Amino acid sequence: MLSFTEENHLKAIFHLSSVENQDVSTNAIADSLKTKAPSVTDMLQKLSEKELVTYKKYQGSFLTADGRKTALNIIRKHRLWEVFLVEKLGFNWSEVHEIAEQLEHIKSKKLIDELDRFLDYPTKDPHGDPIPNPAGFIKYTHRTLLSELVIGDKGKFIGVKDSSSAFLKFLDKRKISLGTNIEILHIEDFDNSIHIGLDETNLTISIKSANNIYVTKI
Amino acid sequence: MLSFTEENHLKAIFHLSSVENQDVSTNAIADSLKTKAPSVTDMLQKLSEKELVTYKKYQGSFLTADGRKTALNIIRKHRLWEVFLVEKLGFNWSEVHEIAEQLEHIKSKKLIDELDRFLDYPTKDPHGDPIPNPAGFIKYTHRTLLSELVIGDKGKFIGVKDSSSAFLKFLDKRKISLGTNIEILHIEDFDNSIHIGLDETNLTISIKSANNIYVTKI
DNA sequence: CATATTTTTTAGACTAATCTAAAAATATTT
DNA sequence: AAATATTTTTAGATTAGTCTAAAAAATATG
Repeated sequence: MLSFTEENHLKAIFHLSSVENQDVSTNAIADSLKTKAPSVTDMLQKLSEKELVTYKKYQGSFLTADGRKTALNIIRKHRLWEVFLVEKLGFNWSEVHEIAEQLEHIKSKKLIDELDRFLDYPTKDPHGDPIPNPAGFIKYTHRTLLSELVIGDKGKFIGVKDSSSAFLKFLDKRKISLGTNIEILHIEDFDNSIHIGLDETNLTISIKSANNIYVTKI
Repeated sequence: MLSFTEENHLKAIFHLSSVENQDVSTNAIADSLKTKAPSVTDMLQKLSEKELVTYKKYQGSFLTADGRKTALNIIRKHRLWEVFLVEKLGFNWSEVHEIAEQLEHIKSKKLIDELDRFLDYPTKDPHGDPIPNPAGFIKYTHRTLLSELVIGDKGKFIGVKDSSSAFLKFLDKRKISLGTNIEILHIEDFDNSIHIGLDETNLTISIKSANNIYVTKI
């Protein structure tokens, strides 16, 4: 039985290593978990002992097959609870992360299987992220950053990179939600801000925002 | 912010003191939480420091108004989650306690308020126990133990005293569920076992079982 | 009511998770 | 490639929660 802390480390390593598919540094984990490097070193030694991560001193760490499966199960729980909170309890997508951070640690296979059924086997969480299946398989869909499109391109908004509450509220205010169609109308030379067309309105967003928005080209 | 352990102690004191409305002994708490007396002593000193319990050495402990409200809030969460598990996820009443023991510690007022609404403001959990309201008010309904009825009495099954999984399964097997009408047909002299009539069948149960069944006389 | 039993607390140790400070290893830069 | 900077680990301390063994207090008993 893993502690919350152990589970959080596995999750952090999973997320960090999925960006670049290689060893994750101790400091990166510490930053991501808002803890300090020595705490992470201790935990890596422990998780390595349990054969959930590979770890060589000063070389960073990586999930074993077992560790990866465990991490994906936690992520599965997190995302299913997020769907529950939004779909059934009426939460806004900007409010669910913190609560799901707690709920993801509840231990009961049956609970999650039944929740999955109750939610009718969703494949995406409220931020557009894929939900791993019970076996730990995760299906990624091809995505492009809005910032990579050029003038005239059209895309459908399918997810966010950084799902911080502030950014989600920013999107709410501009009536941009999953499924919204976005067309690149113009890109400003001097600050790279992007003039976009939505279904009903046009507006301008910064390059930083565009870097957080995933679309599929249509 | 209270730890799980602190919350569990408050809950244990609440349950133990609600039997006899007086100070709860250190050993009683230790037994109930499957821990040892010295651990409880430490915790009582800590909770006393936080003014959640009154505690005098060797004199046992009791909840303060604050402690009682906190305990009732945890019990509220526990029971609402139990309703969710049974009503929405299709769990049997004998399976929900352990999972609710985990879920009751999730911290989010809004989560519980929305869950309450989603469940349509239930007043009883799946075992017939009352659900405290958000203010920490709990409405007890008058109950009689089945073992206190005499021959000819009729009662409606409204709750269990000991809601252990084994006893709940015992009731399932005999098709006794909340709302079932029970009539006392005969009481055996030599072992006090009770012959009862249900809507469709008759059967005999031990005095020990009858001591775990709450009814309202009808 | 003095003695025996039980209950409770204290003392002291252990584990898990955390931290700071210092040492060691690795990486970068001139 | 030597010096410098950064990263990571080790060492050692702290807090929360747990335990066993022993001491102290309260309760029960003959």
